[in-house]
Amino acid sequence: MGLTIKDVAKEAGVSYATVSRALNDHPDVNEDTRKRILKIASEIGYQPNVIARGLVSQETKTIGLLIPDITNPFFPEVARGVEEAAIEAGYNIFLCNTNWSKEREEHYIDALLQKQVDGLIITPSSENLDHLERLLNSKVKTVFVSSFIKHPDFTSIIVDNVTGAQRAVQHLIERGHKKIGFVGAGEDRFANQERLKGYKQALEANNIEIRPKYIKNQEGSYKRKSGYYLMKELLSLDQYPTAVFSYNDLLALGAIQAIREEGLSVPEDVAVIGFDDISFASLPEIQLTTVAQPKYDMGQLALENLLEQIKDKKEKSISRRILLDPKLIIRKTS
Amino acid sequence: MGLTIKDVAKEAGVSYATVSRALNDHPDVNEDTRKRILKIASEIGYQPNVIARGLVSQETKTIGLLIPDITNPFFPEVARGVEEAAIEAGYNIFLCNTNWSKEREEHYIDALLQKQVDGLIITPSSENLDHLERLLNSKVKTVFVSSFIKHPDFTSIIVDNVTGAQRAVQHLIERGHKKIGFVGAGEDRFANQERLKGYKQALEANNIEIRPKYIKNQEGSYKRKSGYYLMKELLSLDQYPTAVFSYNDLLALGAIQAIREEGLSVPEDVAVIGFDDISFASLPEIQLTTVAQPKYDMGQLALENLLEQIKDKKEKSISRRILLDPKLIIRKTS
DNA sequence: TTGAAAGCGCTAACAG
DNA sequence: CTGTTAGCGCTTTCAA
Repeated sequence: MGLTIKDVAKEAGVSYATVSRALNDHPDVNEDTRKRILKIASEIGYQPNVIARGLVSQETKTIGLLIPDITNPFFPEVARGVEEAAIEAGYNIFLCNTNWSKEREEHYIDALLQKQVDGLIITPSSENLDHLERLLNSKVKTVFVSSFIKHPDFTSIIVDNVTGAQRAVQHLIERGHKKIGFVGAGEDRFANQERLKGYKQALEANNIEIRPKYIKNQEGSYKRKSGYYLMKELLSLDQYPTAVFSYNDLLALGAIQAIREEGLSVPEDVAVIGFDDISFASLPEIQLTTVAQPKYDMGQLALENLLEQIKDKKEKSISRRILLDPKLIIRKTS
Repeated sequence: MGLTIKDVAKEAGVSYATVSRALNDHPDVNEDTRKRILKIASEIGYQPNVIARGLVSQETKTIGLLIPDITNPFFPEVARGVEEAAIEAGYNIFLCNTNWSKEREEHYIDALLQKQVDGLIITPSSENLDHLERLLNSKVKTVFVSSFIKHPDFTSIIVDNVTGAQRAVQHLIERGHKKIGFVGAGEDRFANQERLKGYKQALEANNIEIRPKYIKNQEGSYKRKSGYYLMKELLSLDQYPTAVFSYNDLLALGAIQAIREEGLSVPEDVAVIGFDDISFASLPEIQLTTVAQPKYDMGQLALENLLEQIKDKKEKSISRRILLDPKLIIRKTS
């Protein structure tokens, strides 16, 4: 295809090994020849073939980012964080939407391993990691984002879901609410369990009875629609809740729609709190009260941590659990 | 690192060329040995090293996607379109946010060329392509999305911006508006020019005077804030417009905010139309009238077209301009 | 300080 | 049908 190191060598009248040294700032190469080589290389427009280099050095300066769906406004910000940190370190990232599907996840992991990525950042679609055995067996460094894995070899970057939920519910209680619902996502999902735990703890701490009827979960759906339907169910109860804490902002938006459709108003009749603080939660028309996750930082930390592991050539890295602090942002829906 | 073709060969008691053949479904290899090799390969957990393969075959099954900012809700959908088409064809994509910066764009192009991507899909940050000479000189197949390039060697996937704008403005006129403003983005941006052209054509077709005062552009900003400020300027005019057509939905949202802050209401006092139909334009709280772009399809088409070019090993491909039809979606802001 | 040569993992002639 | 060998573009010993 393009020009190779040999073309530069021929032009410069040196062996191609010398060119390689010059290009890689190798110490023992005459300063003059280095300069000459560099000059020639740029003149003829030589660009190194990183693929070939990677074959030798056994690293590709490439990492894979597996997320469920970049269309969900939570993920673009995480991706930005990952990318900014990556560009600084000279890495490129493969974007892989797993579509909340195990098959896709598996497919991508195989593809990325075959492409010799130096590491992986993943938000798995499920807590169950059986389908990822190939990854777990390989020695490819991996960090989990927004999901905690019991596996001893991997580190996770997560927000303190329990605390976040507690703060949200505590706030609702301070506003005088006693009948507080939970609009959740998949029960098997770690974050959902944690947020539910925080919800319960806040109620208990205030001696408010936990009513199972007020807790709704919709398997594997994180979209507005399910918030809508779950809220409809809640509203059909004799004594419907006067406030709900929901798993994420999208669900919260769906809940709000359901509430308004019933002729009720937010927050007067029913208060709503979300989780994530996606960009449009702050729109004047929305003004959603929510628990903010430091999305960008999570991405950045994930990459930095991954890089650390990659540099530490050790076989196994120490599992870490990096807990970030969530922040309650009070707006107009509570 | 991992297992190689040689490990499989040793285990199977054949030469490693035979293994290569078996793995690549080469016709002349005994059916029994193939089966045996495949079995052994999977048993010992062999995964091919695609990097090495690429060195030989001169293709990496990898393409680069350069977009300004995945955080802007227009792009995730395009990216999904690209990715779905890519996964089907066995390609992986490098996500690169250029941050609307020429330097980043240049940086990424170099990095991707060095990583030997088979092709590039790009939404350039500017119509001026001087900084991309390295790309234009290389023979790497490229398709432009959402931006039209005069260069004869490249194909572009774009929505018919002129028609889209005409439809929007025509709709406003039919609603009885005569004083219609334009809230634009960078004047040097192709899409902005086209949408402005459509705006003017619609006014002319209806014998409505084009007033330069009603046309506002904010260099290089596509965010809510600039829509807000531009609208404020428009509202400070003696005879402010009773309707505005804005470059995109984000700008439109900012405009709406400005209008409401002045104590005016939408659409009664001032109607607003956006462009793109980003996901939250349809939220019940927003209900933005807008010109929808087939974002997902654009991404998909871009990749399919790129693949075609890659397959046609020809040096230069015929430049094509694929024009998609925009759709006016009338909601509550007009 | 430089060159020659081996080899990273794989594919593709070329023989046999 | 299978093995041998060269070579993709590069880095890295080992000698000189």
